[in-house]
Amino acid sequence: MNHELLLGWWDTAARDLPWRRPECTAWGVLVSEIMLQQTPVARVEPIWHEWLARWPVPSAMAAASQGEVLRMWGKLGYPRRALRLHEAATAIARDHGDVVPSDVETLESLPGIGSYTARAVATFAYGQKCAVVDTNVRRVVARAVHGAGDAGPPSTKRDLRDVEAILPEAQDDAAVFSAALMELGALICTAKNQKCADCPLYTECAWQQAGRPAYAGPAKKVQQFAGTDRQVRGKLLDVLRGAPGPVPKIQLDVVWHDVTQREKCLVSLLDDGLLEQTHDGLFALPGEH
DNA sequence: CAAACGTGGTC
DNA sequence: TGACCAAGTTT
Repeated sequence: MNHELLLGWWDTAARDLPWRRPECTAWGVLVSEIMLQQTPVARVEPIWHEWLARWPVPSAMAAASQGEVLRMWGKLGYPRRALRLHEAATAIARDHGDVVPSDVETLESLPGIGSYTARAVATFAYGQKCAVVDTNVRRVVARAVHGAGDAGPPSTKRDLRDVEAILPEAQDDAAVFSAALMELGALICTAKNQKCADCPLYTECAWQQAGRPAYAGPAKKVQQFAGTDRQVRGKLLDVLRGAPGPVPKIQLDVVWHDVTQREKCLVSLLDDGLLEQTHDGLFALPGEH
């Protein structure tokens, strides 16, 4: 891997995202990483600004109610992420002096922080040298290194070893390298309509040299959405986000025709702590009654 | 390891 | 128009 090509490209092509700015705190980086899990940059950016303005440090967010956090999360999707981030903020404020931990192991012990996010925070917030593996990186490595059309099914240990093998020696370069690899996957080496003509790795890309063969691995599963519990849960929660306070059950009943599925989803939301029932039998966002 | 978990944009 | 995609984590 020619690091210079990639780092040079980063200098001219990287997007100016707020969580990449030097004044951004580790907390800002952590918030961005959680929001960006399965959610596009364009939808994250405005919400991220609102969050950092309102909760500039973990303890500030820890002091907010869960319901308030869920409202601020809006329609970013997968709202359990918001609840887990609130838990993580609470733990950071209580157990870590309001400072986001810098080591991967401690980060991974926090709710909602898995292997990717822990490494991303250690790398982008603290400049540590460690491999960061996300879907973009897996795709770039699959093509540029292995000459495959796309990454196969994830294999945590193998993926990690692959990326560690191409990480620059110098710690100063490692963080930028990881960011650049991700950025390349996001802007150039995309899943479809990849822009190979603009790729800094064009001349050394194994996929290019192999004649860009089609992906040969097992078909990826497509996530259904219409008619799933996910859709119903989303509709139920949306009622509460749109209401100023607790609502009677009838307001939830109208969002979905299938009683059985609706009730099941209502229970699951209560189980997940995304919803609560008041003493009067009304439904509310957690902590808002 | 597969499946569950939101939402909206794109081609 | 509907399938596919978007900086994953948890169970």
